[in-house]
Amino acid sequence: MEHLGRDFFARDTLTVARELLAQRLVRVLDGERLAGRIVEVEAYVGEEDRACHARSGRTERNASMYGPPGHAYVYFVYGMHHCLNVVTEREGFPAAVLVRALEPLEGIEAMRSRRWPERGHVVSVVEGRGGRADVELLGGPARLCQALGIDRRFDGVDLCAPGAHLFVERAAAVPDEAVAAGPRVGVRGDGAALVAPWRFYLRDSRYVSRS
DNA sequence: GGATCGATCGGCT
DNA sequence: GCCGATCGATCCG
Repeated sequence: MEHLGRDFFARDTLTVARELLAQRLVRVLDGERLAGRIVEVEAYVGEEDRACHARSGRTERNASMYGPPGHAYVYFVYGMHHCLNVVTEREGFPAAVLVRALEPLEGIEAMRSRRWPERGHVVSVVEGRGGRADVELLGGPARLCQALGIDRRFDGVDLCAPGAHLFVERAAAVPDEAVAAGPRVGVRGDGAALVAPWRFYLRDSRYVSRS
């Protein structure tokens, strides 16, 4: 399978976000492939975007967003969660796409045991039986990072490098009718960028983090 | 199903 | 000090 290369990411962030939908995010962990289909993303674009981490300029934390496209920007929030972004546009311009949800495809048992070390092996969608539903496995930016073993060590890592342990594989594109857009999750305020429909998701996927 | 709240800590106003 | 691109538990209806 073809890995998405630098040219894919070195474009307008909204375009990259839209086109990342349906592509396959792959993490190689302990020699095993963990993978999911990207079903939900959000674009964060430049210092003028008041929801973007670069809104107050460059800092040590957001430095990766100012770096070259095709690299990861991984940050730590709420004292316990990590979130994964893919850096876009040209070096020097801070922009990225947040990966918000995946449909589980490969390495599901390994991902389950990372998310639920106690009873992760119990596969059940029935409430009260100790099992967890697959929609909870990768449905959320922090959830998918936990399942894939992604933390700050991946901040700044090149997803386009040969032998990368985290990358995106090309899959068949989806038609525009399959894509929905709306305001970004957790973004509040009345600025133009704050209400912009920069969240993209597959309309019919049951794996998006919120319907 | 929806609202609310606690956890937990790094970053920056 | 304050708050966050979140999650999961709990309470209510």
